[in-house]
Amino acid sequence: MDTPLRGHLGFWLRLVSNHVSQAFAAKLAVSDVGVAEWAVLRLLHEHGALMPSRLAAELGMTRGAVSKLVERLEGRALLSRTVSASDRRCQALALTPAGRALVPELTALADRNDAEFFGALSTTDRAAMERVLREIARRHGLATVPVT
Amino acid sequence: MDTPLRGHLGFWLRLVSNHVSQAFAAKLAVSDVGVAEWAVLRLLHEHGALMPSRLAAELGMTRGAVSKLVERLEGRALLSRTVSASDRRCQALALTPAGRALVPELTALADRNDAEFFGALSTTDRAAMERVLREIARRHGLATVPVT
DNA sequence: TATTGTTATACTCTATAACTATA
DNA sequence: TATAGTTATAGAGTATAACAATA
Repeated sequence: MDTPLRGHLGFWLRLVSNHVSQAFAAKLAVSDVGVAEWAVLRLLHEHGALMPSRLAAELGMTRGAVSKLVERLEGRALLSRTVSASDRRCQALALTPAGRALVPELTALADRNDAEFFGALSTTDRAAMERVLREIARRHGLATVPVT
Repeated sequence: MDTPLRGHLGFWLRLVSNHVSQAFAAKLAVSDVGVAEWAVLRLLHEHGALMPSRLAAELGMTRGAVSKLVERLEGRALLSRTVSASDRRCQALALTPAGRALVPELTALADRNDAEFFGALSTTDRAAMERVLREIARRHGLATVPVT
């Protein structure tokens, strides 16, 4: 038994996933946004407001890494921080109007990227793929948003 | 229309692929081997002998990056270099006996990693997944071995 | 004493591009 | 002048761990 490189399903998964991700990263880069930054903006859009520590948990990153991410996004006025009145160690992060305006544009890029790679698949194949991937994610308890 | 983060197939692909790759990298790390190094060893196993520039093309890396990779593998006596007699700029890289002995062990790790994540799938699902991924790779001309 | 967020440092990986040797 | 391989430098991205402020 000598499984070649291309005999592993993991090989094909990584090959395709890397290219899909790189293509998406290239689209985001036009707007000077990184993948991790996209995830932050999108999470704030979906959750309303979050603490940095909560973001770190969602993203599977350290608080230190999130701190820099947030600093940059605040510098671009895409999100704002509000120190909690009840516990002044905590912050509430929320999208600014500029951030709220940007998210749909970035979401459109994600839609376009998905269409570019998966649009030619049959509805059946696309559904089967999503079902299988969700099943693996559930079985292995994969919960954090991938940002690499 | 507002596609959520988890509404993109690319999200699930990256989520699963990242975890599969990280799990494999962790297995390789026990033998102090990186993913890129694994790819080099495996390519030499499959092709017999290759020039560094050919490896760079296969891996989608620069010659400089490959140079360091090869230097490290040579330092561990897993591969050897032979300068070509006809053109002394060129080298032939080949596995040493130690390298040849290591490859099956690493291949077993790859087999085990695949089984860990995809073993529970039905034969049909596994085949469909591989077919779809190969189809996307072919359609987009994806040829280099992913090492990240 | 525990927790939130920040910061200083270091590490890994890779690209860019200048360099040597050979053709 | 062109090519194979090497090396010096720099950059991106993130972790580790010490730190300040607050509870």
